[in-house]
Amino acid sequence: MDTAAKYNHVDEEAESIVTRKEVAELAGVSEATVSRVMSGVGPIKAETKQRVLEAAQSLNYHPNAIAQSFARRRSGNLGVVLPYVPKVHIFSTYYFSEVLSGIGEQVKEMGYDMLLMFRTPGVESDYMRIFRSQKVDACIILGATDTPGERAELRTMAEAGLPFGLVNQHFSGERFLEIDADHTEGSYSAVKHLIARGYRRIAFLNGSPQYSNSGDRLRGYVQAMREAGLLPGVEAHPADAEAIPPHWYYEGNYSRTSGYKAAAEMVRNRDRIDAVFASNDRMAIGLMQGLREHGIVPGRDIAIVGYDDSDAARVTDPPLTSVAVPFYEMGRLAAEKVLTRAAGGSGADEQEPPVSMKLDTKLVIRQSCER
Amino acid sequence: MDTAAKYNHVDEEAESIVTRKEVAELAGVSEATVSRVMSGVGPIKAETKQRVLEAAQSLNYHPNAIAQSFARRRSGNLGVVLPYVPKVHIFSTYYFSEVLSGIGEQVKEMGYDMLLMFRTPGVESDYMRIFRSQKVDACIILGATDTPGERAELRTMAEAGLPFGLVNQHFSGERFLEIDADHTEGSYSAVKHLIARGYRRIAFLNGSPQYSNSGDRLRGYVQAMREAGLLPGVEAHPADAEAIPPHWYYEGNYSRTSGYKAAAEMVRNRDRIDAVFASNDRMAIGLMQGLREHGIVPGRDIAIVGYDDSDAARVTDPPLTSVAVPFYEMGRLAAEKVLTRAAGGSGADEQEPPVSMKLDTKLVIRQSCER
DNA sequence: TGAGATAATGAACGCGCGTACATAATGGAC
DNA sequence: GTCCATTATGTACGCGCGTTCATTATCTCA
Repeated sequence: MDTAAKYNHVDEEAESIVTRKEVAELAGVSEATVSRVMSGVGPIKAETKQRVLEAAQSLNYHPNAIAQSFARRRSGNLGVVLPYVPKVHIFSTYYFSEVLSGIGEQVKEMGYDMLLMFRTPGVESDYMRIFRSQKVDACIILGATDTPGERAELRTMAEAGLPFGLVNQHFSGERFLEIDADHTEGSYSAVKHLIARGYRRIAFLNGSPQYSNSGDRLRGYVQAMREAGLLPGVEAHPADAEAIPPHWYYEGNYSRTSGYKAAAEMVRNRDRIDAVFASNDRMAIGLMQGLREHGIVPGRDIAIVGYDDSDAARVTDPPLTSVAVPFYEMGRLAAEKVLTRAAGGSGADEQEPPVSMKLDTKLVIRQSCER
Repeated sequence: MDTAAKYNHVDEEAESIVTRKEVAELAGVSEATVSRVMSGVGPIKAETKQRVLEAAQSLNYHPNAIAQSFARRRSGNLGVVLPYVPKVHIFSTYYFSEVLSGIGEQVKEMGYDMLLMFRTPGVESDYMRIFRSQKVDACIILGATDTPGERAELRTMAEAGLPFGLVNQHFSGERFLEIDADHTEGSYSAVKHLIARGYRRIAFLNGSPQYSNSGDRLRGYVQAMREAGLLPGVEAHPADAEAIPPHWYYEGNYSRTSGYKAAAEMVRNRDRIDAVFASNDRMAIGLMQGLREHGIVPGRDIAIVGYDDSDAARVTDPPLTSVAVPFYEMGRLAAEKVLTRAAGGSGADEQEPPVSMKLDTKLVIRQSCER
């Protein structure tokens, strides 16, 4: 006997969970019929349907989503794995918020919900558990890094045919579902623009190297500089990184603070720099603030180009030339691909292999490099 | 017979779902014992525990989260209801992204996941369904508006004792769990500051009136103006809104565009305005752009104060004086309160009534109102 | 050594739903 | 009116787990 049911009957009245059984009784049909009416499956006499719907309404019946998920072995959730970055308000970064907006849009359109999961810092094998636990039907991983551990784990998942996708990064040599942007091309065009504007002594402020797009941007920068004869050719220094003299290469972690700090270093090489290409707008903005404090006025004394074309680029002083990345669209696309894949059967066979896409970027010219 | 199982046996090897039954067999114990080991319930002999864990590991067993939720009738999810604003990249707005960051932090700490749910535009009775469907144990509602329909629905939920909370808004006369900021005080101090700086002809650019905080800010503005004798006293015009002459009152919808448009209107009353208090930074920024295009330089020709102290306020030209709101903390607090409430039993009885809190804001002075 | 207490395990059931299969009602052709 | 093909509904089971209750192994203290 359920004693809780006895003594809590006040609650029972207020919010007791109505099940299809009660609806069936009230409507004078079987539970199966209620089920069919609610999910619109199979042929139902119009009058029966009507009775059931009325009964459901009058009892305020709503199918238990968990039980449904359980029975049909589909959660109806798209998992989005976010890196756990304590202290950083992750949604407030342009990249994440745009990607999430795109995912959110697509997810809603396809009738799913969006389950956000923050990675646990120390734990390595996190991804597989997400699928094994069945809380999501598919998942999108943001901010994965290219470490041996993560790479191995992703590969395991790919081999198991699990529907997952990566946004804004790619793992060379793997066949993952990746929606990336062409950051090499984007960086190339940014640096080309500076060169076309007459700048020659162009420094590069890159972000954390564990992200694939940092490497991409490095490649674009070096390529443009080499083509202009501003860096030694491939023969001399095959490796891109080594081709850059230290007074032109700086590294931050994509935070504004790191850009601010880079300014102090650049000041020491002031006479060898007349332009900077920064790997994202936040660093560019920090850099501009830092330079200004050293009496170097961005746009006048030094040209700056950012990356991402975030909202902030529009309101800085001077407005920041930047490279627009279709993050929103990338999120949308990733969600679509991965959910389609999830719906198309769990097996890896007779599935087309996951595609890897690279969307175009676009240079947006403003006043930060117009002297 | 399951033909799929026959022909997909490659997948079956790779990702067949391992259940506790198989673990039990391998470990030579009952399913109940496996269950107890996995969830750490009840006394277990160390050796047995060891055997079970090894078996689980070797089979790569992970309890099915959906089944767990189903059995223990708890989803482990905190629902976050977002307004559906097509075209607007909702995560990219400072308010939402900060609140979400705060919720995310707390949710992780308390071992929950975060289920994002976008409201369906036309549908009214959305909230109740969320609970009835059992997909979430508690929920936080963002961007609710004070319409009769929503108010009624929220009241129904409150009466049912459902654990939900509102962030950054309050419904006067109701006893909901609300985590708000003191926007009246924040606005009051912003306008006071302008007055202290010597400005007298202070216009107010408010946001959409269906949000409670729009009303709050209106109140703060009027109060400060009245105290300085810049608006007629309460005797003359009891209602706050009516006390303001039209050339001082403008209304946008919190978007940058609406701020930009307001600039055009203000220009017509140019000679009667020397400062503007805007209800958020986005509008303030749009306003600044618009004014500039009319040859009015913000900070020099006209003083501007924004609201939210978003990242953008730091990088505008001139940097924007603004009112800082602890959105992150509000999100964290709301999640904590609502989850605690959810864990404390489902009944409405013997629960302390939901609290309504108002956190402090803080004026951050920059150069946009220092002539 | 034995009895009672306690620790450890197993057996069995139900959570609410989807659905395969069995069955009953209905319709149409003759 | 009969027979078969649909259509409409009911019956029964299982999804994987938590959990209660019954049972058995182990320990404690006399």
